[in-house]
This record gives sequence, structure tokens and C-alpha cells, in this order.
Amino acid sequence: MTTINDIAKMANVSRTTVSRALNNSGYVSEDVRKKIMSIVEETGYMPSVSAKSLRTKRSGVIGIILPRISTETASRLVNGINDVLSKQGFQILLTDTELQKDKEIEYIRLLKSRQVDGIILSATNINDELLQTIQDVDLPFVSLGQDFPGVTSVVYDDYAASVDVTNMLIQKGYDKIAFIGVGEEDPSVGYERKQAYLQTMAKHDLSVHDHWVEMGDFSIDSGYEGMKRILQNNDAQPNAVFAVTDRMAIGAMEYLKEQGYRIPEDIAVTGIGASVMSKYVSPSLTTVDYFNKEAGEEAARALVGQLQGKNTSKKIKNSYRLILRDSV
Amino acid sequence: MTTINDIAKMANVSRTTVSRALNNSGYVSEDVRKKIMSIVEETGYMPSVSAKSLRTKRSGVIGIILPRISTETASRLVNGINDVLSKQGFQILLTDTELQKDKEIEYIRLLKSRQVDGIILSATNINDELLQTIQDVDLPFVSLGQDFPGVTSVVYDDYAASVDVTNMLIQKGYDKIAFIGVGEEDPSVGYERKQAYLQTMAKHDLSVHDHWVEMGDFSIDSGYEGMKRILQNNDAQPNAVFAVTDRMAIGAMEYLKEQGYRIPEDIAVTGIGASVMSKYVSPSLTTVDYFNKEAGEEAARALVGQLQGKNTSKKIKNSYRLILRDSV
DNA sequence: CTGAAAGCGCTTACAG
DNA sequence: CTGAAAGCGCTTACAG
Repeated sequence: MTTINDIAKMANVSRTTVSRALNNSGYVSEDVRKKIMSIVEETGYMPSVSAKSLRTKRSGVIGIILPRISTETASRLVNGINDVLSKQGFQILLTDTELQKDKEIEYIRLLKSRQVDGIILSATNINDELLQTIQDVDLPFVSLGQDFPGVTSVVYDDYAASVDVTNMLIQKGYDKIAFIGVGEEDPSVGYERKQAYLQTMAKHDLSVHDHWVEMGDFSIDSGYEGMKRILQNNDAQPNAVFAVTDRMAIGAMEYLKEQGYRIPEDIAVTGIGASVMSKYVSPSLTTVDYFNKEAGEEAARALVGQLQGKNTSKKIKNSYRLILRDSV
Repeated sequence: MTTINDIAKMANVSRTTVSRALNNSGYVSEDVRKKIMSIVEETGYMPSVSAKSLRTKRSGVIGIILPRISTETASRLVNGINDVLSKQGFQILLTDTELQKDKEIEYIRLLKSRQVDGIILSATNINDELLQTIQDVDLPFVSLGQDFPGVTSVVYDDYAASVDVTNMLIQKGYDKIAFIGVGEEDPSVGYERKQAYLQTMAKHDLSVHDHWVEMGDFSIDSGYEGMKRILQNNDAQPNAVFAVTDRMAIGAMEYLKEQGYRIPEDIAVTGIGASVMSKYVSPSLTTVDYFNKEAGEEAARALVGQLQGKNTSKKIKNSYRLILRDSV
């Protein structure tokens, strides 16, 4: 491995000068700079990142913590984040909590020990220990998708979006709307979306039967099972179902199709997420586009801002858009 | 930041001893070890990765180069790789070439300079410069999906799988089979799959009209356009189409449905990839499961093998499975 | 069983 | 405009 010392020797200068030439810091005469650069070119020399990082306390790496690495949402977020960060010369270190919340804390610590320059966390819950850990590591930090008090957060307007979905269903004439959500320890997906649904129904004086409200776990399968449980109760059958994610909506559709229900004539279905799949299932799924890639970009930009010393915690609300398709 | 020196001071020992206790290297008396460990626990001390890496020349990071980070295939591969590598204490550094081939070379160099301990490359083409670069960096290296001469490679049996798909169609009575492939600079997806199709057709004395063979670029849209071009020629219309990826197959289906063709009565469609989507489109898509996650695991295991000094280049052929569904 | 010392490859005051 | 020296936080022969 060629080191800065080798380059210095070959150029007949000190390694101090080589360092300056490489980093455009301080004065280096044009002649010397050219000589150094041509030798660098020739040898294919690349500075050791660990030495540099040890010395400067900056690694050029940003840690990302995701609940699931293998979802479309995650891919889009990473895409957006990467677009912004790579332009700034940062690398990304990806971690996947597999939906286990203790791992969020574990990974924050791990990333800190890896000397990342900053962290973007897409959390599925909020709790004091997590908040404390974020405080403790004292690193440029951005939360994506959840609103953490005192922490720069890029969030979706979950409440407004879900109100819109519910209103849209009501305006289309559906008055018996069931709901498939997720656990409320997830403030954004679990709590906000459910509240929006319940309050919008109440506002329109529409009743919500207990058995109309089911919980899933983000999986297609849990949407299927949720729909099944809702319909197995013969009491009052809904004529629409609002699933809080596309995957659960698609699971619900599967069950409906299996049972011979027509969509949307017998039961309308809506999701959230605007997954590619939502466009190609039959009937195509009415859903909400959260512009995940843009959210990722926002988060990355907010982080870069912090890295450059703007330390005030910000709240950024990303926009969304309803996509009306054939399932309603 | 607490360093090893702080710990040493607090424990009244030298940092040498702390290092030994931390790494279980060399002798440390039980008493001293316990004392050190409790202080480490208390302070939440974590060794500096860059210092360690600078000293040991190992970073504990494995670089992954993918053609596209935001695809299901990529997600599954990363999942498999991560499962194996994280258990061994390795972190992953992900890079995305966005299908530009010069970036493959660029990233190999970049990862090298980042001091990664090894690289897994999922390439979309093979060329001499790339091969040379792999040689040059002289790092534990595994190719995933392409067979690189002299390099440990985990590959799919593209030829056999495509022969099976074509044979299956023929056995079901389809005798006019069109094909939507990708460019042949991609040996696995572009060349092998096409050869398998052509040779199987020839073997059965089935003719292949020129306009039956179209090229796409992996996107849904390119499948749509390919199908369109095939059918706009009125000469001889096919009664089946073999698209070499699910996404292109789904694009083809879109066009067919738009034009009022019935699938599979008028035209049968097949893909490769076993994407989640393939299961939920209508009709559900006949495809091939390549067990990507397992392939990722294999690649990671092969890399770990090299890391442990087994230096012989190996070839690992992953298995596959045909999934028969309603589109045929 | 333990420690002093060297050194990994950089950057950055400081001095000239 | 340039260089000598210190030091970042570790590990590892070497010596005891």
C-alpha cells in the first residue's frame, strides 16, 4: 500500500505538503502541486480513511437505521438519502432493526462507535430510553417518519392524509367503513392514522362497530387475516375498508377476491404508500403517495445542515397526494 | 470521548492490559479482567474503530456493490448477506451503480480506499478492465450473479432455468413464443437466457420470427414497449411471451390487458424473479424463484471463507424453482 | 501475568 | 510557500 510518506518521498517534499495539496488546505506552489498530483495519479494512491478519520474525528459516513431494509418504502428513502449524501461525499452505513425496537437503541450506539458523522433514524416507535440514547450520543441526528420532541424530524402528514382518505370514501357514498391499522406504539402509522379515521367518522355521525377495527403488522398476510376477522362477524358488514398500508390493503383484497366479493361494488379498499404493486393489482388500488424519496432527500439535507453547524432542531412536514384508482 | 487510556487509568493498569482484556488476547488475571470489564460497562466505552482499523488493517466492513439498490432482488440479496455477515460481526457498506458500468470499477476502488475487508459485487456486465480492477485491489472478493473467471462466483443457473421455462411453455402447447430480453453485455440475464430460449426453440423445430425477439432494460415500461413492438407487426402473432424478468413481464401484461388480449387464452406470459408482485397481479404470473436471499447467504459465506484464508476461487451454482401460476 | 515503547497513516498548529 | 513534530486511539512484539 502506498502511503502519504511514499508520495512525499517520490515528490521530494514533506508529507505535510502532500497533505496540503491533497486537501487544498494552505499554500502549495503550483509546480509542487502539479508534481504531487501526477504522482498520486500514477500510483493510484488513496489516503487511508481510518488514519484520516482517527486524526480528524470525521469519518465521512452517515448511519441509517431502518425498520426493514427490504421494503419499497425503505428503498425509496435510501435512494433519496443517498442522492443527497453521495453528492456531499458521504458514504452510507445501513442497519436493519427487523422491527425490533431494542435494536434501534443498540444500533445508535453501534453507529456512534463506528464514528459516523451523523444518523438518520426511521423509527417505528417512540420511548424515553430511545430519546435518551439520541440525547446521549450527541450526534447530528434526523428522525424520519416520526416526530421526536427536540429532534429534527421529517414527517408525513399522517393525520391529514388519513382524514382525506376517509372523507373521500364518505363522499363516494361509503358509509360503513372498516379499518385495518397497526399497533399504537407506532405514533405515526398506528396512532395518527387511526385517530384520523375515527374522528372523521365521528364528525360525519357514522358509527364504527368494534369488529370493524382490526390490527395488522404491516405484512400482506396480516391484511388478509384482518379482513377475514372483520367479515366473519355477521353483525354489520362494512362496504369499504381503509388499510393503513398498501401491503395490508393488498392482503385484504386477496381475501375479498377469494371469497367472491367484488371490489369496489361490494367492498371498496384503500391503502397508503403508493407501492408499485398497488398499480398492478386488480383492481388497481386507491392509495396515498407519500413521496418517500423526497422525504429521504429532505432528511439528508437536514442532516447536512446540522453537519454544517445549524444546530436548531427543525420539523419538516412532507406533502402527500391521493391517488384514486379502481378499488374505490 | 472515553478512550482506552481513560479506562486504563481508572483501572490502574496499562492500556496494554485493557486491550488484552477487551480482545481476549494474551493473559489477564481474572481479577483485573473483571475490574476492567465493569469499568467498561459503567462508562459505556467503545473502542475507536478507526484507531483499531488503522492499527490492525482490518475494518470489519464488507463492501457491497449493487446495480440497483431499490429492487426486490437487491433487498433479498442484502438480507441474505447481512444475516450471515452480521453474525460474524461485520458491517455492510452499500453502493449503488445505478446500472452504470464504469461505476462498478469506481466503487471497487472506493471501497478499497475505505479499507473494507472484502467485496461482494453483483455486476451487470463483464469486461477486461473490471476483471483487472478486481485483480488489482487484491481483496477477498465474491461475484454474485455473474461468473467471473478466476473469481469466486455465486451464480444462478440461468441457462437451465430458461430452458425449463421454454420447455414448459412448449409442453403446454404454445408453439409461437416471443421473447423480451436485455442487452447481451449482461452475460447472465442478457446472453444465457436468450441462448437457452433460442436453442430450446430450435431443438423443437419451432421457428422464431425476428420481430418476436425484443430487448428491454429491466423496467416495467420497457416490457410494455417490447410487447407493443412485437404485436404491432401483424405478420405472425405469438401465442406466448417469455420475458426474462418479472418487471418486464408485468409491463407486457399491462399492454396485453390494455389491448384486450386475454391472458393466457390469447397470449401466455412468463417472467423470472418471483417478485411479490408476480403473485398479486391478475392473472398471477408464472415465474422462476431464484432464491435470492439464499444466494446472498452463499456469497457472504464464501466471502467469510476467503477472509479466513481459504483462497481457492470457487464456483457455486444456486438452485431455482419454477412457479406455475395463472398467466400460462 | 503485566507494562513501556513503537508504530499504523494521517492532519495541524507552529516556526521559519 | 514549506517542514519538523506532535498526536489521534489503538495493538503487538519484546522484555520482565
